[in-house]
Amino acid sequence: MTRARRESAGRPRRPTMVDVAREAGVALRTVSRVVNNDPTVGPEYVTKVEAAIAALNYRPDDRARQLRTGVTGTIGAAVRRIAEVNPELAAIERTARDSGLTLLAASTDFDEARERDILISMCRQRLDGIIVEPFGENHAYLQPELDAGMPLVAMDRPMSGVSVDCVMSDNASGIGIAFHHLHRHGHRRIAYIGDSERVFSGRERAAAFRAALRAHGEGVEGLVHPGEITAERVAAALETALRGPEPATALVTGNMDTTLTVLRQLGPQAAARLALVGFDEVPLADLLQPALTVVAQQTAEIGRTAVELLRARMADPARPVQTVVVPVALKVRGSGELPA
Amino acid sequence: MTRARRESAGRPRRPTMVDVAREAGVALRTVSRVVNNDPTVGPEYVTKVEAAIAALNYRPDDRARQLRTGVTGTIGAAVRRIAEVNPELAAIERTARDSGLTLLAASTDFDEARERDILISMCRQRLDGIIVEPFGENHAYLQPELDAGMPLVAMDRPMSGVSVDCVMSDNASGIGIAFHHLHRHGHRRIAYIGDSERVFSGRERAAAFRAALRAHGEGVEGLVHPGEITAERVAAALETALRGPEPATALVTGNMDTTLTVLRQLGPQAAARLALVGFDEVPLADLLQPALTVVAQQTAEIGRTAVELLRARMADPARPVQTVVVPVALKVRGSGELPA
DNA sequence: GTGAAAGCGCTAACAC
DNA sequence: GTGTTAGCGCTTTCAC
Repeated sequence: MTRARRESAGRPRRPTMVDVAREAGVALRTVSRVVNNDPTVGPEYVTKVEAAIAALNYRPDDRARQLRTGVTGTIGAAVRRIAEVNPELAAIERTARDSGLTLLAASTDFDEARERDILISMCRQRLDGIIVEPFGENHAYLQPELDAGMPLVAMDRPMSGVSVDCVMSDNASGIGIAFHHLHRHGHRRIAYIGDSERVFSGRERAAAFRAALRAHGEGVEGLVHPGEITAERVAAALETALRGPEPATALVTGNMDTTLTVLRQLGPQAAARLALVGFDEVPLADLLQPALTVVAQQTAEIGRTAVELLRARMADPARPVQTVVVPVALKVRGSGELPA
Repeated sequence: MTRARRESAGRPRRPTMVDVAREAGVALRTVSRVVNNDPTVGPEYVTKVEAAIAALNYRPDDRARQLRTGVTGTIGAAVRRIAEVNPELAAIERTARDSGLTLLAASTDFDEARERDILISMCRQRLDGIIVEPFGENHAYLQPELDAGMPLVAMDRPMSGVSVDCVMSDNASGIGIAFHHLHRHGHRRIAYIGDSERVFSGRERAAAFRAALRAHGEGVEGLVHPGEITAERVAAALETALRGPEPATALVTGNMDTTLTVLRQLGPQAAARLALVGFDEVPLADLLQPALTVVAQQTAEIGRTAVELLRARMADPARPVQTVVVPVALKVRGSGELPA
C-alpha cells in the first residue's frame, strides 16, 4: 500500500535488491555478494545477477548500506570558505580521494552559529570523521561527540574547550622571516598591519612581530596595527605608520585580506615604492608591479596532514592527541627587496 | 553480542532512541515525536524526554531517518573545482542554505571518469537533487537515474545525451560586446585567443567572434585562435596575431585562464600597451596596470538559478525541461579602452 | 493524546 | 557456495 501511494505521487519506484533477486531467480544474499564483489560467488550466478541489475537499472542505496555497516566512507570538511582559493581544501580533497574517502565540504562562512550547525549536522550524519578550520571561540559543545568517538581534526587554528589533533602553520617563524628579510634589505622602521587579535592567528602574528621589533632594539609604538580588516581601519593604520615623524619604510601584512586592502588603499604608484612582505600567498602575485614577496604557507602540506591525522585518529581512537606545526617559506618576488 | 563485540573494539556505542525511551520511561514513538518537534506531545513528556536526551548525549542518526523517510535534505554540486574562486558555487551554497538544503560539493577536476564516479555516487546516496557543471562529452549513462526520478540541473554548459534543465551565460552576446567595445575604441584588427573548440563554451565563443569579424567585413585569417590553454600555444597565437604583416591592435581572451596566460606571456610592459578585453572576471583585475576590462558572467545569478531550477524539478518531476540564459555585463576598467 | 509493531534497503550471522 | 533470518536506527501506520 505504501508503494502504491508513492507511485501514485508521481515518483517512480526504484528497484531494490529484492527486485533484482526475484528477476535473477536467486536469493537476496547472492545479489548483495555480487554487488560487493564477493569472490566466493559462482560465475553463473554473477552473470545472472548482473543481467538482472542491467535489466532493472538497479543502483544500490548507499544510505541503507551505511546504516547497516556503520561507516559512510565520507569525511566532512568545515572550512571558512569553499568556493574561494583554498589550497588546503584542494589538498584535503585530493588526499581523501586517494584514500578512497568521499569529501563533504561546507562553508562556515565566518559565522559561529553556522559553524556549529554544520558540525552538529555532520555528527548526526555519522560521517567517518571531520576536519574543521575552527572559527568560533568555544567548541566545548563538541565534547559529547568526541566522547562518542567522532574523529575530529582542527586545521590552521587550534580549538578551544576540547582537546583534538591540530595542524597549523608556524606563524611566529613566518613573521620573523618577513621582518628579517626587510631588515636585511636595510629597513629600520618596519610596520605591521594584520588581523584582529581576537583571532588566534592575528594574536600569534602580532605578538611575533612585537617580539621581532624588540629583539632588534626597536620601539613598538606606531608600528604594530592589528584589527579588523576594513578599508577605513587599514587606511588609518597606513596613515599612522607611514606619515608620522619617523615614518616606516617597509611593511609586513598579516594575511591575504590585509595585503590586498593595503594595495588598494595605497594605489599602484605608492604601492610600487613601498617595501612590502605579505603573509599568505596572493593570487596573481606575480602579475603585480612589483611582483609581491610573500611568506607562503605550505597549504598543500597542511591539507594533506589534516587528512593523515584524521585517518590515524579513525584507525586508533585512543592515540594521543597531536599538534603538527608546518613550516612556512619566503617567496622572493620583488616587493620585499625594495631599498629603504 | 554484536554490541559487545563493537564495544570491545574500542568504539563507544552511541545511545539510540531506544535508550532514550528507556531512560525517560516513555515509548519509542514519543521520543521520535519530541525529536521532531511534534506539537501533539504532552509538555511533561517533552521535559522528561529532553532530560533523557541531555543525560545520554543522544544525537539522532540522520542516516536512519533518511532511509526511512526517503529524503536526505541534501543536494549535490559536482563542479570542476571547489577550492578555487567559484562564485557560482558560493551562490549555490547560499541559496541551498536559504532553502533549508545541505550542500554536498565535490570536484570533478576536469576528469571525465571522476565526474562519472561522483555523479553515480551521488545517485547511490539518493541525494534529493544534483547540480553539475558538466565536463564529459556524453552523459547518456545518467538516463536510468533520470528515469528513476533523480532531479538534475546542468550549469554553465548543456549536457549531451540526456535532456535536462540548464542555466548558462549568453556566450555569444558576451563575445559580441567585447568585440564592439574594442571596435568602438578605434581598433580594426582585433584578435581572439580562447579555449579549445572541443569544449562547448570554447566552441560558442570562437564562433561568435568569427561572426563578429564577418559582420564588420573583416577577414578571419590569423585572428581567431582557439585551442588548449598552454604557455606554448598561447605564445604562438600571440606571435601570429601581433607580429604578422597586419598586426592586431587589440585582443579578446575567451576565458580567465587565457587572460592570465596572455598577461604572463606578454609581461607587464607589453601587456600595458595592448588593448585587452577578457571574458570572465579575474581576481585582482582592479590591481593590475592598467586595470582589466572584462565581460563578467553574472555568476551569482547563475548559481541561484541552478538551485531554483533544481527545486522546481524536485517539486514537479513532470515539468517541461527548461534552459535559462543569463546575460553578461561589461566591466570597463582601463585595458579595453586603450587606443589603437 | 500514547504505545506496539512493521518496515525503509541493505549486510552479517548461521545453518544448509 | 547459497539461502534464510535478524536487525542497523529511525518513522509511521494503526489500535488504544
